[in-house]
Amino acid sequence: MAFRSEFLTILQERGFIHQCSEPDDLDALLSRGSVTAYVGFDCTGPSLHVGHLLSIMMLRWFQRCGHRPIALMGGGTTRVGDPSGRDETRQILTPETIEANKESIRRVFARFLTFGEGESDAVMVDNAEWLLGLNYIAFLRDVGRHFSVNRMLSMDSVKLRLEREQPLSFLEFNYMILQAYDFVELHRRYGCRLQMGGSDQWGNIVNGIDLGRRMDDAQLFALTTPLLTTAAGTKMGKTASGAVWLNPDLLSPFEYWQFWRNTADADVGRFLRLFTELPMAEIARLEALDGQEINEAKKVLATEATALLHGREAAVEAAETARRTFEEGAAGDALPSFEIPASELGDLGVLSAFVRAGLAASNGEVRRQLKSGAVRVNGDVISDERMILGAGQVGADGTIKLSLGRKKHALVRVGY
RNA sequence: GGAGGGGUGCCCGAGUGGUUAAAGGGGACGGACUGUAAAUCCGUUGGCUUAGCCUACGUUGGUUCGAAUCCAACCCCCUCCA
Repeated sequence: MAFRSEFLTILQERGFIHQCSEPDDLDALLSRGSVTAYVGFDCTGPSLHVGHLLSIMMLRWFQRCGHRPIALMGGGTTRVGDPSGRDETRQILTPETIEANKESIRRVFARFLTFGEGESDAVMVDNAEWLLGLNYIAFLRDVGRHFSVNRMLSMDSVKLRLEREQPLSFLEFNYMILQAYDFVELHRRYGCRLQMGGSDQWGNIVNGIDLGRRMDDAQLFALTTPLLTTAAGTKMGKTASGAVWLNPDLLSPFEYWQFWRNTADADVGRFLRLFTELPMAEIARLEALDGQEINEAKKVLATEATALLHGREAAVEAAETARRTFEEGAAGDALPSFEIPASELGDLGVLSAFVRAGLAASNGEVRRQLKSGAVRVNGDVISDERMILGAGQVGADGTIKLSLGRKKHALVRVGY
């Protein structure tokens, strides 16, 4: 369908929309003037990851279209744990961990949104604010009576667990009620009309819409993004070392750049639309590149996506490091590295060097990789696991380059 | 509270006294081929000071020359009953 509002038009042409409740009404609302919308982020980890990026990009577009985005931190709901899409009970996190995660997560939003007091300035709130102080009986009477257990049992998040005979605690069972209540609370406090999120949040969001109608006679809206999978059908967002974190202390800009650079051919166009702000015409040109030429498009994707998160300068540096490392066979400054004092030269074995560089988890792993010819120092394949790194290996720039396989590289920096 | 079923390596899952660091599959990693892609083929997949040693099949004890496999207690999960 064709939308009139700028926001929905952009989201649609870029492929953000999976499901949308009452799209005509929402379109009309968005065309009429400034609207407030929110996305909730749970504080289950020390950083958000690429899986959250779709939602963050939506908030960014929302703001760019003149609306007011709310980033809701789940300081309260994380204490309960969202069972959506999970086969197993979430580990119960301590309030201290949740607080620490929240502080660590919130910084990333400043990269994507403009916060402040103005009309379309972004707002960050924490649902701990209204959830922690709830009175149980009062809440049950005011909110709980609007929920039918019969219907709750039919929600995917619950049904999935029951069908697979996996445990679902009463604690988790309450999650959807709390999230529904969040929506109502944000409507009351900020006039928030729209909640966005991943497709797994559809049920939770719709519960909020129903609750809003029942409690406040309000018309609220839901909009979800598709679940991101790679062309190969796997869930997106893994690197060799784990999740693709957004926080730079967990994943360096270079590694982030590399993640995007390694996108499968078939995903390039889709990712350019979702994760960059390049004009559609430019994207169309890039994704039409054939064969080997599509690597140019991947570099653009990597640099643009990295620039959004880490800034243009870090993105360009990452691109340059990749160019030097992969196209010249040399090494770039932004490679992962660790430092040793010069006195340690002649003492450091290959095995432990690779472990310290984070290229392998254990000496045993390096040994195995060594046998398959994957271990190289300064580009030369190593076959002796007893090899010691000495002054002879240190290049003119005071570094030794370690490589595991074709793609993983790190530097040992020798201090003096 | 009662009855029955179950808890194995990153995940799924076989194994019911010894040749089991534990079949098979998935995933992951590496190699070949390439374009830092996909597909395909091959290999690897507990740790260490590696001809050896240590740790591991929910937990703790026990039987035994020897246990993931037998026994006891405990913890957790599922199903049905009350």
